[in-house]
Amino acid sequence: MSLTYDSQFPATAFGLTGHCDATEALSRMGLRLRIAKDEEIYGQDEDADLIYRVVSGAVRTTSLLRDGRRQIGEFYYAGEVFGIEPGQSHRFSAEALCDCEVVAVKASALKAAVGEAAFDRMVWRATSRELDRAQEHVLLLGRKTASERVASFLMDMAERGRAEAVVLPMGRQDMADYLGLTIETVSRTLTQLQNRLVVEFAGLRQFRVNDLGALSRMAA
Amino acid sequence: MSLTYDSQFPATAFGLTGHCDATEALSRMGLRLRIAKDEEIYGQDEDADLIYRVVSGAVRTTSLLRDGRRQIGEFYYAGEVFGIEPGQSHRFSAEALCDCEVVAVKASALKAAVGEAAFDRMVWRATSRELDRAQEHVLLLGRKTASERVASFLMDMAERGRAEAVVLPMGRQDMADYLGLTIETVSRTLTQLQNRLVVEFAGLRQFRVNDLGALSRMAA
DNA sequence: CGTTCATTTGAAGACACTCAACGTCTGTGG
DNA sequence: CCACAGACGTTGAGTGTCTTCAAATGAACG
Repeated sequence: MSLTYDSQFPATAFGLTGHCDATEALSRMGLRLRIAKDEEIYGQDEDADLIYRVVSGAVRTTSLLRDGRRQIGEFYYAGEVFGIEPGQSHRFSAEALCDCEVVAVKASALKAAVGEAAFDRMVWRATSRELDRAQEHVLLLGRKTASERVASFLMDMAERGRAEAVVLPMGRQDMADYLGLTIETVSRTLTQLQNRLVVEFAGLRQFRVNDLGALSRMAA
Repeated sequence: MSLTYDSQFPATAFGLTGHCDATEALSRMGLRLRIAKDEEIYGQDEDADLIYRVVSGAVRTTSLLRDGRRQIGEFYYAGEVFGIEPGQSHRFSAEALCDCEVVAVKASALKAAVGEAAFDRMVWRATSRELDRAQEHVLLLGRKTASERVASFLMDMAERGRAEAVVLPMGRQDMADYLGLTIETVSRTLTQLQNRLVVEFAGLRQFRVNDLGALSRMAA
């Protein structure tokens, strides 16, 4: 039996269910979809009439420059809501980071079901977190060095689960596109962190933090 | 008579007033404050009980790393609302970009005055724009080169006013801290853009776009 | 009209990127 | 179960872009 991403972060962990009536209703009412790794959930500029929630696995939102350069906006993990947009259409596209399950429901249907107040609360919560993360991301991309970015990222991942070993649901390329680096720089930085005994990898996608203080200090 | 930032972008331009009852009420009810250049309006981690609107001049929000590296989150111009936070406290600090006037009102007072619905609408509008900009900012910082960043920035500024000449309310250091670059790189890039006749500066803070197509293409 | 601050320019260096080769993991079919 | 293929990740060498440090120039203000 191998440790997978899902076994580590079930949707019910972290108290993410039950906080919000509308979120619960979303999971109950929503259509359950199985999405294969790298399959698109919605595209950039498509109409944003559906609201999604990750049941298992993880999702990324991405934005492309005309010449193909890619930036990942955020990762979404089990229990999290995504796809809510302030505007009419999706500003990013969303794809499955690994094989995963999501539930989707029409915004209008959800609103009708739980009432405007509960619906608005959910939208507000989701948007707030979105903004929070985006602003933190701006600081990371604007002013942190490569090692600081990678360290920050590992800290975030480690904080998500209190587990001994943290499992990364994404590959190196996704990390790079999230951190505004190349895959080679990410790889080299991870190697350094291991050599300095700050973290320890068991396989490509599983690591343990050996020196939380050092990692935290490196995150700047 | 010299062209100043304020004469170019009065608060009533762009239809920014009247769109929203609560925004209008904010300006009517709010305490009018005069803020000197570089003076702090609120600090990072302070309680966010006031909501602000720029009357004249411009404002920046900034975030600092422990060692002093600075990232500017956003610039706010005449007519725009700022200081609304999803959480309890301010995630960034806010300072006057130049001598400016703002109005400030207690969130609770504004809510009582205009009703919850109108208040929520305003909060939602402000937060949406905030998120939009932050996501665009992430793409810029994560994947654009120095010239692309500067070109993007000048495009944004040019789009704000249809005026012949665009006036920048901020200095080079603020541009650099917004774009995730150094002041020297910004300066060199601006010089290049002038040499290629894409833009033309008249003084340090006033420019005209000569070749909008080229500028747009450079913005990536 | 000089002082001060902001911006520009120059030269040298560092950090991250590119290109290329090598290693390792995973899944598939023999 | 092993061999193989293909994808993914690591490592190395060289390059380029942006930064750093330093000096000169230019603008703003009393």
